[in-house]
Amino acid sequence: MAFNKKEEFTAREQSLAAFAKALSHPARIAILDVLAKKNECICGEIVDVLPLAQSTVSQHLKELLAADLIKGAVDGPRSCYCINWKAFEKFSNEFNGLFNTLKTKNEKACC
Amino acid sequence: MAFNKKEEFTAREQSLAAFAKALSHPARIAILDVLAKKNECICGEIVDVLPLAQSTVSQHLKELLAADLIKGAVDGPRSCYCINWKAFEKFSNEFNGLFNTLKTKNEKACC
DNA sequence: TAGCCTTATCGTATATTTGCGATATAAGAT
DNA sequence: ATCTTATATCGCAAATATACGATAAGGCTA
Repeated sequence: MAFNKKEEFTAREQSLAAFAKALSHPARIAILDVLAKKNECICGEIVDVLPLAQSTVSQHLKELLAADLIKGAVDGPRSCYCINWKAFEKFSNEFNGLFNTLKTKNEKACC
Repeated sequence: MAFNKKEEFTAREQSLAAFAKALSHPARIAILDVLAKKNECICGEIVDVLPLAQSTVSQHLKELLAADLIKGAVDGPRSCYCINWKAFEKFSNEFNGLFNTLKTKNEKACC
């Protein structure tokens, strides 16, 4: 790609796409599952559960952080993560909005 | 990546991630919007609306097809696309399931 | 202080995605 | 038959993403 065209789309389109992108890898889905299951923040327990190296998991966590889907805090020698519920709810509502718009608009498929 | 590790995750994780991936580009969100807005199948009208070359749009359409989110049919000299409502609903429900699981499980954020 | 544990970051290799122009393909129009 | 129009595909370039090992950084523990 000669240049990145993503900026030429609307803010809403970019925002939805960014959220989807954060969820677009099974490892990141799995991480969110783990964080939801354990009712407290976790750190390297995630590494034990996933079939990935520690550095790779760290990178996935970084991406989820960047997408604002999780929050992180340093707890002594280890790091503690949890789901950013507020941001997550905002995003999931936005997503449901997309789904509903698409669904209610056109129920009679044409092809 | 020395090798692709995606297969080592559960089918559900892979399925959700694949759906998210299909939605992870603003152009593909925009395409779905266009298809929903027009109450009939469209083809190159999408090219007129998007800030991308024809060949690039064709590629995005191909990916949406591969993800089963849209259906395509040849209509004389042109192609006709529309949203695959059945598959879309299945996916969006699956996604809502994920959201709800994550949301109801843990409302008290820890960090 | 020295060693240990946990996590983040760096460097690197490879795979995938994004994007475009050029070219093929296929059907209708002249 | 040829031309036009609409799409798909090919080939290529550049950007991102994925993954890992090695290393750094930061805080306990002895």
